[in-house]
Amino acid sequence: MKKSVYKELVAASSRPMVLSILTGGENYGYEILKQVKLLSGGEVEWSDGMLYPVLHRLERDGMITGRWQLTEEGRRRKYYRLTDRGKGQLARDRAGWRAVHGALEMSWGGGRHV
Amino acid sequence: MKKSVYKELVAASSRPMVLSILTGGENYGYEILKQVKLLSGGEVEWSDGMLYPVLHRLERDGMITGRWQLTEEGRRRKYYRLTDRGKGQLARDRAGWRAVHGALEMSWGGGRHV
DNA sequence: ATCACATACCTTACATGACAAGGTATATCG
DNA sequence: CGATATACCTTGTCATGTAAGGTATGTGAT
Repeated sequence: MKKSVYKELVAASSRPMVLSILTGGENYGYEILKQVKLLSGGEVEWSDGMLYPVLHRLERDGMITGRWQLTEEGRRRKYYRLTDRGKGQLARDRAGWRAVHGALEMSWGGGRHV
Repeated sequence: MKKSVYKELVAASSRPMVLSILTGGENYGYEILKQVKLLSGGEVEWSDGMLYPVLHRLERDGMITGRWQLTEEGRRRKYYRLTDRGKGQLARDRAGWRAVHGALEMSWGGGRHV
């Protein structure tokens, strides 16, 4: 198992990551979990018990909208789409992330690269 | 006021940031607060009510050690120093951060730079 | 003297959010 | 028929930032 990513890091990245993935078009929970693993080269693995509440909060707050869809195989999926509000949130999250990332790189790079 | 950095981001960055700042030598809380602001170009500002508990936890967990010191002006300061354990934690935190950062850049860069 | 401000530390009540663990249900493959 | 993958959900527990409060000293202005 991996486990290099501590939970605070998951909490900090979940919203921007989900919103960002949805800029690529409609998507659903189970697939998002696999996307995250893919995007990180297998280094980041989310639990579903963490993702679904995230999706519900984002929908509650108007960042995304969901619709149920039945596949041909008979499975139900809830597809989510990014809203304009969600796009704004993503931009703010990205700015915040980069501010902190820059400070961190500064601190552990000693002012230069590492 | 700033407020571009949401609290989950603060939670994710506080430990690596503090440990990293302490690689530059002994330091104390109030000064660390100013360091963080400096390193981020003024974009990140921590509250002292958040930092002091972080320092206490890090000391409790053996990541840092503290000692009280009186300045010539008559102020008391608690100086902290990084331990070997803390160095190991910093290395793991940095690895985790970079894994997540890489995934985020991938997701919002669309596979390329931005 | 007194007031404001910076320095320097600390704590508590509250809300939030991941984790672990449990659950439901269907399709596929051996 | 059992195991695995797909696909969703919820609850109890613990950790952590925020807001707000506190104590105390030194300095500079009025």
